[in-house]
Amino acid sequence: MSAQNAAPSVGDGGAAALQQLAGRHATGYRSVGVMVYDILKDAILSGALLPGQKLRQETLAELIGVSRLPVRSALIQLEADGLVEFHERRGAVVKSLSPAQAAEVYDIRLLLEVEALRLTMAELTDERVARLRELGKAADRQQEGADFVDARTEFYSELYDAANRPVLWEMIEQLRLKVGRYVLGWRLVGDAEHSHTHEQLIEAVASRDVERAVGVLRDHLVGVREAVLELLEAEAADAGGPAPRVRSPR
Amino acid sequence: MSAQNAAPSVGDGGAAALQQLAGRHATGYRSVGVMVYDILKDAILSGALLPGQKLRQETLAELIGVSRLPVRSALIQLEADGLVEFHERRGAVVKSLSPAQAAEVYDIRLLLEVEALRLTMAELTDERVARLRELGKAADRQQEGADFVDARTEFYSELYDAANRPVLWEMIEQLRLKVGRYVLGWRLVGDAEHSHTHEQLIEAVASRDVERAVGVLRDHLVGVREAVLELLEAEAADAGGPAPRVRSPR
DNA sequence: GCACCCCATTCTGGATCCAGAATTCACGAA
DNA sequence: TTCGTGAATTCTGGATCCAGAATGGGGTGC
Repeated sequence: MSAQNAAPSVGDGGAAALQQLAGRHATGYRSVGVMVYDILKDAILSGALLPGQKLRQETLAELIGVSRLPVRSALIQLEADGLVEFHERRGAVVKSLSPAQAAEVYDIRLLLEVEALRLTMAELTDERVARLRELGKAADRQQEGADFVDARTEFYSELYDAANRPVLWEMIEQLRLKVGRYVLGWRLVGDAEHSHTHEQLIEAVASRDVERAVGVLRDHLVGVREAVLELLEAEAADAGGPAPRVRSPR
Repeated sequence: MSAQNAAPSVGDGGAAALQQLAGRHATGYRSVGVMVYDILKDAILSGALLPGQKLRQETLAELIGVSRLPVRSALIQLEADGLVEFHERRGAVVKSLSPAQAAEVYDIRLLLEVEALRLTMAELTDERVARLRELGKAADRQQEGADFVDARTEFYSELYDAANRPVLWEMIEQLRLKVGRYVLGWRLVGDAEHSHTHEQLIEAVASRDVERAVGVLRDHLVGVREAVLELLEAEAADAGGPAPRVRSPR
């Protein structure tokens, strides 16, 4: 909690929140580069760094307390993840997702996750179901920032891991990352009706009812898709408002 | 170009071929980093750098004629592309694909490309078909190294571009990249029977016959999948031979 | 003779320094 | 008053330098 935490506005660029994240990640890292990567990823997913935000290497380096080099490494990785965007000789900004792109992400996820779920359910064991119940409950407890995304990632990782399709999971994970920041926004404004999705999904899975499980997953994804699109279009509507556009900051 | 082009064996690490590639990419680049990225990508796709090959930054930097820093940037990007693999504090190696992973890639491509093709054919114009004929012919002319992959990438880019699904295309492109190096190997050993795939696909597309086009695409992907798997399993069989393995840690 | 341990070498990862390009601010002219 | 031009500042991208870890070789002990 730094002193100038009073106004986590656009102007401060999420500096205070970023320093907090830096503190939480400070310990036990093999290399500084991956630490910075994790910090920045969390910052974007948690909303501390908003889409369109300019990411000046010098500033980030100072806030985290490292040199510019690992920051550059992390930014390059994040670019590959689709979370930031490089403008040649003009620096990096947090990538924003258009409604159309978000829609695409969910369409593709539908294809891939249904496939993964079917494959998973052919290889499911009782122990895995038990672990899923645990992770599902743990995920429902996590409500803040990047932990929310991480917990759910763990859940789905365990679920789809039964399919033993690492490449498929990698693709799904990439797609989930792209919309991670917006799902968080959806959770904040959304009602709790979707919170039972995990339970429904787990029960369908546990009872080995493939079609029902696929149905729950499909409904869930379609529902989130709608909510995220609504959020994105609302955000696009009041451009110039609290949502910082790609326009000139400074 | 270089004098010691005599023995492009595994021992030389593709140094001569890499220097050639460096020469071809030398001109007109905005930044050194992306140049190095292109060079290394081409080197891996063309087979100048073989899976399992150690990628020492100093050596690569000297061969290309730049400092180690842009090499590092390029390697990080290539890691995100799934073409190289970092071993913490032990450097990078060209990533090798297991038969199972290759099979996965083709399974996912089948899902995504069929979807992309369907979407494309709903939005197809005559001009695009004409351009596809051109690109198809151009692709069939390219037979060497990374150009082979690039030309086909251009073709499929034009094809799926009609669908106007950038994220979907990005995913497909990623998957194609992962198997690019092996497809090349398949082409080298494979017969020419598949060379008519482009024509068949274009004709089906031109006649607006969705199901036939999907059928051609599906057959093509399944066929290539089989061939690549055969190649990979043969390669895995003579491990310890010319193909350097990933070596046990420690 | 073989195996284990220690030391030297090498290479990665990080920090600091430098050059080129872009943005911004200021000044002047229309 | 406003627009255009030019210079200064700032920031990215690249090069060089340094520290720490891993590997390989050599020596020694069993």
